Amino acid sequence: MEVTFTDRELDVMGVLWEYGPSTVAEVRERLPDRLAYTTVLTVLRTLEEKGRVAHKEEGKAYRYYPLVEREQAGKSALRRLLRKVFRGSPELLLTHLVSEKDLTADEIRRMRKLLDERLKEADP
Amino acid sequence: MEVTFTDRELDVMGVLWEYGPSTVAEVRERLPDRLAYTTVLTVLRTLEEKGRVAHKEEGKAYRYYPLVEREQAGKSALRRLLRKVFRGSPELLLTHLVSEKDLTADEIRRMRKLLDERLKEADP
DNA sequence: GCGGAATTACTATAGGCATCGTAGATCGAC
DNA sequence: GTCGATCTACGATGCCTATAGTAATTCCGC
Repeated sequence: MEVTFTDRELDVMGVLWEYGPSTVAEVRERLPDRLAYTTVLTVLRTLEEKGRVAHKEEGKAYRYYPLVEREQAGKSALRRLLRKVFRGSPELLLTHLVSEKDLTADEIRRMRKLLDERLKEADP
Repeated sequence: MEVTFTDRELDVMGVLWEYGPSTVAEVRERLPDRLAYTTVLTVLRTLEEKGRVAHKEEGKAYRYYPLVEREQAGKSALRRLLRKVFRGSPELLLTHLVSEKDLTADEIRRMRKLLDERLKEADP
């Protein structure tokens, strides 16, 4: 099952992933844009309707927590990007990734190491 | 300038990138879904309005060609994904990319080579 | 020149997204 | 118990997306 989000939903999920279960007010504070309180609430409610988050009561307020992990969202988004833009070629994608500005040599080295490890696993 | 596309627009752009300049009928044939002729036309017209494609007359029909290269779209989408889902960490993204099931050892080797070359460039 | 097939132009509709206001419920302080 | 602040519920709006129908135009074959 593909797990996708709209732009604003992704902002909200980002807060939950980063800071953990949060109330509406907390999410609102941590969002990049200054939205009305009810706007944030509405987004959370539609996310709940879609089964992406749930809430527990806490005093008179709700505390929302994610039902979808960042990993799942990441995999879904990546798959979609790979299929729709990069013709299903992970190499092509990587090419663009490393051509992005300021990747430090260190980062690249760590990424290479990551591939090495993966090779050893698959190819004993 | 960020270059983004809706789902259906991306399908259409994919055809133009893959097969080159095409008429409406050609795009329609090559799309994954069976859409009405006028639906495809509408998508192309809105893409043109947004400055993503242009057309030349050819007989009584129009031949549409992309004004945006796959590379630009790829970079934009990748940037967005990186920022919104992977906390700006290319390593985290790569981790997910390689954890996708169907990567062959060969592909991984080629990807590693790619990083090697990049390292040599940056770090003589 | 005319009829039919293909094409474009225009319009429309249903649904989703982003945003927010108002009304009503609830809790804590006094 | 009442008041004010905070919270949720509900509804509404404007815009965008996806899809397609109908009308008007154009070209080609006869």
